[in-house]
Amino acid sequence: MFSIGQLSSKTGVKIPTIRYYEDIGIITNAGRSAGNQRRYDDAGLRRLAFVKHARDLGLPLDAIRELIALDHGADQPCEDAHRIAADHLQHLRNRIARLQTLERELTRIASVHDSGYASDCQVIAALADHHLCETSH
Amino acid sequence: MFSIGQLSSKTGVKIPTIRYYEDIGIITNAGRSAGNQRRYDDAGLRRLAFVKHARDLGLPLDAIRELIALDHGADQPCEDAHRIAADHLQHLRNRIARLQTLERELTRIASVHDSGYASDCQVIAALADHHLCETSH
DNA sequence: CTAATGTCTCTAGTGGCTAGAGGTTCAAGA
DNA sequence: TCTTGAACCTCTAGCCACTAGAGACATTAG
Repeated sequence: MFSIGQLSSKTGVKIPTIRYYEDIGIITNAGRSAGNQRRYDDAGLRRLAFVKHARDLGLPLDAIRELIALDHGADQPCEDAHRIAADHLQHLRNRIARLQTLERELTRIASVHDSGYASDCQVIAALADHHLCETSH
Repeated sequence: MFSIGQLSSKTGVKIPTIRYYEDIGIITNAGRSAGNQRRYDDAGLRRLAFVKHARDLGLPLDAIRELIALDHGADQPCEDAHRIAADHLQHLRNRIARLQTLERELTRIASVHDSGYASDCQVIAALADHHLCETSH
């Protein structure tokens, strides 16, 4: 049995975040000490570690909730888990692609400055005017 | 002179968002009709278009606020604007790199399913256990 | 037993909007 | 001129995933 602080340092999840997860039902309500402080065991640790890892991978809490529910008895847990992971992967790839477009655009905008223009601020002008963009976004 | 709805369709910024921008001082308070409805001119349009474009590029509103202030009289507006753009570009590149790490990891996790394992759910196991990861994140 | 540290609950704030309620104004057609 | 219906107004509350802070109580090392 360990305290919330110990759980926090074992998992790397901050204390207020652990309490928040309990509030919204992502982790189960912890047992309490005689003085009303939360006490955790290995099962609590494993569950929080699962949540942490999934969050680090960028999964939203709702998806994590689903995965936890699957783990506790669904017909095709693995099918569904795979679907959730694949969905998230798709989101991730879209986001990366979009960010790369912006990166190219912003690189171009930022480089105007270095290329010797002096009169007006080309950086601000480029930010102001979408028509100066080479790609759509 | 045009209404908020017209401004919205010209710029692609939704009406509640325009009002929100006015609230927080990103755009200046609009003039009003006799019946208290907002009325805009070309200057208002240009300013909102600037904000929109910068938001599309992912700049946070605070950075946009700074850029607007620069445009209205700083000593070295272009230097500062360039710094803001370059900072943002750095953020963007970090985020892309991080997302790419996650993408690789998640691809690996999702592919376990396809590779013929059947007994336990390897997808859930991989999500649960950080030690199964090949890279740190 | 004391002092320091840890933990408790509760409220409110973050960014960047979005949704909805309930009321007012505008512009076009009869 | 009147009426209708769309557009507009303000205000409050909600979204996600936390984070910060206040003021009080619990635990633990010495």
